[in-house]
Amino acid sequence: MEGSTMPARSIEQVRNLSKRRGFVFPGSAAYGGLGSFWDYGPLGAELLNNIKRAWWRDVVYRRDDVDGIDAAILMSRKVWQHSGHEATFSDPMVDCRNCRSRFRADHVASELDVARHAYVSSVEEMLHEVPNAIELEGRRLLTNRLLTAIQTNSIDALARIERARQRGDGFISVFGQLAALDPDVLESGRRYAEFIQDHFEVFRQAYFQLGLAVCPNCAARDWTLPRNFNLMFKTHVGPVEATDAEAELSARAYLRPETAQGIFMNFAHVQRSLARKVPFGIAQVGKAFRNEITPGNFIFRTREFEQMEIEFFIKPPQFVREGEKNDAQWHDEWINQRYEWWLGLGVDSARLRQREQAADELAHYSKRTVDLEYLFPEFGWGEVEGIANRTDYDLTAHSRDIPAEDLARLKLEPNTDSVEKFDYFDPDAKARYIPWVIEPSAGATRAMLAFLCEAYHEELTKDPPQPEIEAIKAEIPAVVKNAQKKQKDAEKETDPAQRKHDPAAIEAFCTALEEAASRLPQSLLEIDALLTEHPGAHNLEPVKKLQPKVNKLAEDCARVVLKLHPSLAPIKLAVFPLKKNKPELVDIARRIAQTYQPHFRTVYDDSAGIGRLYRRQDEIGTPWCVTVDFQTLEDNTVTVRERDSMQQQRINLEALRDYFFTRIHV
RNA sequence: GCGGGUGUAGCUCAGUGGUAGAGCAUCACGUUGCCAACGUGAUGGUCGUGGGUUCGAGUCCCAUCACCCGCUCCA
Repeated sequence: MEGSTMPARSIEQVRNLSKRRGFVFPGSAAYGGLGSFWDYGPLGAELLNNIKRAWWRDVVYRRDDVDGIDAAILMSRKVWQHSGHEATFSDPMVDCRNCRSRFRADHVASELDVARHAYVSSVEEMLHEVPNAIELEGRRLLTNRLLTAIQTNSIDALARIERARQRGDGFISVFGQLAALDPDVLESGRRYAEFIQDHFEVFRQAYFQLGLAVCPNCAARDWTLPRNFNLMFKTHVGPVEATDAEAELSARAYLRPETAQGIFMNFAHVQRSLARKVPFGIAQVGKAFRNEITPGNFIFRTREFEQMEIEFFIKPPQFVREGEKNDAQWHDEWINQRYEWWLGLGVDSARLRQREQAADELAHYSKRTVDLEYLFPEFGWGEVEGIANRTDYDLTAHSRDIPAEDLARLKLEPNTDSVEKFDYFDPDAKARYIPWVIEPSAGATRAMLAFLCEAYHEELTKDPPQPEIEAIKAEIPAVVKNAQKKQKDAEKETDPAQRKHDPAAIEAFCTALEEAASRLPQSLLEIDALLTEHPGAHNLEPVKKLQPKVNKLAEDCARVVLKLHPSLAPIKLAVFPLKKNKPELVDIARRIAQTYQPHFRTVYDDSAGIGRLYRRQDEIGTPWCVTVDFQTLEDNTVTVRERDSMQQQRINLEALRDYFFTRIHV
């Protein structure tokens, strides 16, 4: 069935398959889960390992100028102070949703603004309304709610109360409740000031949430909440929890938000212990942790994830001689090598692009960064790797005794904590310098999602029965007619906000449906997808009738297959007996499986009919299946069935070894 | 956090106040000569959680929790 294959249309499909077949499970599921943490099951662990191994082979083994390390996840707090991670994002920031500018919250709204607003607009007005408006009991009830809201920092509750106030439910006000609680507060401006000070964060959040602040850039009032951008996970070193702030600070540690700093810490160790000469690189694979504000999209963005990073140390531009690569050239080389890696593992170039980061999105340490982006289903292009030119920023930041002009150039403060200077004596240049660094940094877990999406296909495996296809063809004009009627209805409505249906969406639906119908039966899966997933399609009466029929037929005639590159496939080989109740076949099949188990992941299965066994392996991306049948008993050959083409060929048991070892690279 | 949606068997879901169901999956036995076969039987759910209304709640009300989808997060 040429042209009858469909790639993944949604992350949901991939997520379901992952859960069903043991790639990825929700973490802490027995306790209702924990926001966006995932466990990798038997197949997921294999796949992830294979991805990391493929990466390691490509960047460490294949080259002669890169070595690997495995640094500790917990590092001195000083590391994160001097790398900039602790300070950079620790201020409360707000974003204007309208013009997308970001500001420090205290630049947009001074403490005075917030306090004044709280005082003027709420207090003064409310003072007059409260005493008369509330009965004592209601007052107490609301007061308790307010106090709870403040104690738990519940902006939502405060905002609701404030909105109610604005609607004119006069007595339900933030300060009305306060007033009800404590008459003294009403009478004492000083107590007010103290109260606002004590709960300043809550007020500030409400201030932005309620749109009281005006964007300096575009004058809009549509803000995100002020957020403390410290995205590092805090923990403490030592078995005893600190009791006071000072002890907390001295014991505090962070789970690393990136693996890169562990490499920088080991620059000199690796250079000296292996007597490496610049240029050389250090690679590392490991977990990293970020308290993301918005995790989501399955394993695309999670708070615990895995990185594959290289820091490649090179000569600073001023020491580069004629004929040597400069930083820009090294950067390009790495961009190309990394791009090719993804393509080599089966990612289609139509879905992988290099994207130049704009000047205003570059990180503070970066001279130039190119992202590799994969075109995910549903949410579109998403970064899977970033290749940055980090200059000499990092090694300088962790070094003592840096000249003032370098500090100024890199906008760094002198480092009085470090006992090290991460410089390097270059015997060729006969000079001592701090190397520059090119950093290719990929997400291993994110790569897994990309590879799964890329590999996921549904395809027709047999011709659907002709009568059923004819029946579907016959019903499609009715669907189109009905849809067009809705489209006309929608177009009559001049106010777009009042429209029940989107005319453009309906038109697109009809066009796609008619086009696909002309290609039946090949297009059966496309029609199924259109009827099932096109926005609004399920509202059409004829679709309600037709969709279940199409869906059933599609499922009967299709398979799900993961077309994973053999190097990535969790299981390389599955061995079956054609009949499980014939001991002579079972014995041979088991023996074949045992032969290859030590070399690459091989499984034996006889728990279903042969067709189902093939389907199961298709679904998890096993590239080859071997079936032992009665002919095996006669001539020592088995059937080798290839996943993507479903072609099979008979191969002698003696030749099997060569067949696999030339095709599988573990 | 806001808005929208969803929570019933391992999975997909049905069940609009009256004895918790179907299909798939799983397991056992039998059958089965290559692409999701069949028969018989079995396992499996305090209907997310806690209250309330009711003679009676999966169903109605309130609360709560979790997850999913949209609002810049940079692997």
